[in-house]
Amino acid sequence: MTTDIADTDRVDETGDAESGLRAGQRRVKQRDRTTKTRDDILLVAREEFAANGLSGARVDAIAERTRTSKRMIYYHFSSKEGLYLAVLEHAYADIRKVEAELRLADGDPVDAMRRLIGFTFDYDEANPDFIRLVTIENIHRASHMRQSSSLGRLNTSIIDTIAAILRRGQETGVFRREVDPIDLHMLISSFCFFRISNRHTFGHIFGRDLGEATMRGRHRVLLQDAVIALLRDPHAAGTTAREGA
Amino acid sequence: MTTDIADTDRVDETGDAESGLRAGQRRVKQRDRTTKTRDDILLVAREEFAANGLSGARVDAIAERTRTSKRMIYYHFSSKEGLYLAVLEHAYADIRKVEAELRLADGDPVDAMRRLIGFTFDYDEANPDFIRLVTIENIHRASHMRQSSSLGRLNTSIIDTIAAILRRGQETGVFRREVDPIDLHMLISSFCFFRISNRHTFGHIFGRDLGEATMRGRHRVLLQDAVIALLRDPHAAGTTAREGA
DNA sequence: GTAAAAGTGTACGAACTGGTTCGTTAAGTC
DNA sequence: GACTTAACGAACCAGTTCGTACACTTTTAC
Repeated sequence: MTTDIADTDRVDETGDAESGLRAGQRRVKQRDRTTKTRDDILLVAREEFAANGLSGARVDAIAERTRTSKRMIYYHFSSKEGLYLAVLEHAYADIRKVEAELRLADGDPVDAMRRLIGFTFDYDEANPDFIRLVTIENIHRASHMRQSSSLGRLNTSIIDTIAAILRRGQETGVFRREVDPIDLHMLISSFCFFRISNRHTFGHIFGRDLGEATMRGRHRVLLQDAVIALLRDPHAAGTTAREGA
Repeated sequence: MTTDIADTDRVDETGDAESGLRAGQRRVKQRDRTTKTRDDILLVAREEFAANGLSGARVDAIAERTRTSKRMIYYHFSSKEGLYLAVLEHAYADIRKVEAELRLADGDPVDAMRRLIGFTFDYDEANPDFIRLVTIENIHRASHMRQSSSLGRLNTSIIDTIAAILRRGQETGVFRREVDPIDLHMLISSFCFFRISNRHTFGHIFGRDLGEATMRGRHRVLLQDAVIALLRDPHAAGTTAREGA
């Protein structure tokens, strides 16, 4: 069920030398058309799944909004779950690509860390559908994700970036605290993610519109400051006070 | 559709003086039985909804695991959504109750803040079903919550607690930074919530079992330290570095 | 040119699911 | 004891949903 995604630009791989150029061109054209059909379905499906969840999504509804028919969905993706998985893989492939393009190797470590946090914050803000898909997959205990080969654990580029910044900060002496990079990534992600994922309940209960621009800016800085303060903190880990509870 | 929850112990309210004692006792007994039936359904329903979401949950499945029948579900809760809403109200009522019981008025502000964070952390850890329900309600854009009168915005007891601790810390001089209490609550909640809600995807991608005890302890302290560091931070808000991105 | 393979549309069906109908039992009231 | 009302059970119904059978066209391969 591993669907090859995001290979729109990869034009040729099966040796075309044997056949004539014309045939090759035609083949490419056909392939492009197929890819377009698939991408079209994928795009609509992402919206539908993000909006309604796996069981809430309707295959007929997806088909209707597509330029093709339900038959094609099953032709290309075999089943509703197959389609869902393809959507999920697609979404993760995107964020991985963007994360890998982050270039924060040089410059002030504090500044680099702020930028990294800002990036995560902005990405989540700009991609609520991704947030929802991840949320939905968690409802299903990541069971589909586990079935996927493309969603293995090759996702560590952002962790490497964080680790590099931390190392540099420690060498410079600005970061006096040692923190596990994955833990830190979680601290950052959780806040960015939560703002989007829990926007509705949190907003309702506390009477706030988390989409508002001023709040967005304030929260962005808040997270940046919190992380930087943590990393700078002269107080050693957890030794400040013994907790009674 | 406002279902009276958590009134198991409230025994009498409709004037019983007119009827005999025996009749009254019998009535109470009957009421108790009804309450038990409702609570039984509610308990099973919470698990089912938490496990499968609103559309994923099956009314028949709930009925089967209950000591009563599907007929009773519709008798007591009118509809699937009615039941779902009752479950949600029940869950929120619980956390509100527990939050209201927090007594952190006196003692060292730093210590109080650590305890408060520890409390939130532990609550989320102990109540994954609550986390899942909130997640699910967010998938639905809090549309059910909005229909509920009992889920209005009277939920601020924890915010008051946070505000009180902050004030005291500022008076003492340990907290040099002014932070909006709701923002701070969000910062704390997000991390605690994320650890549970995104346990599966995050765990899979980074190859970590977030349920592990050592990690739990480490994360608990990490969050506490981060918040304290933020509040202590001598650097003024967001003035540390101008961000290019 | 022709055979195989890939792609596509329509219509349909089997299974499921939320919700109801009808009838029964038990409890409370006079 | 007659009557009213709440609590309950089993079977059932109508609408929906995923998935497919069948028939057809287009593309590719040689």
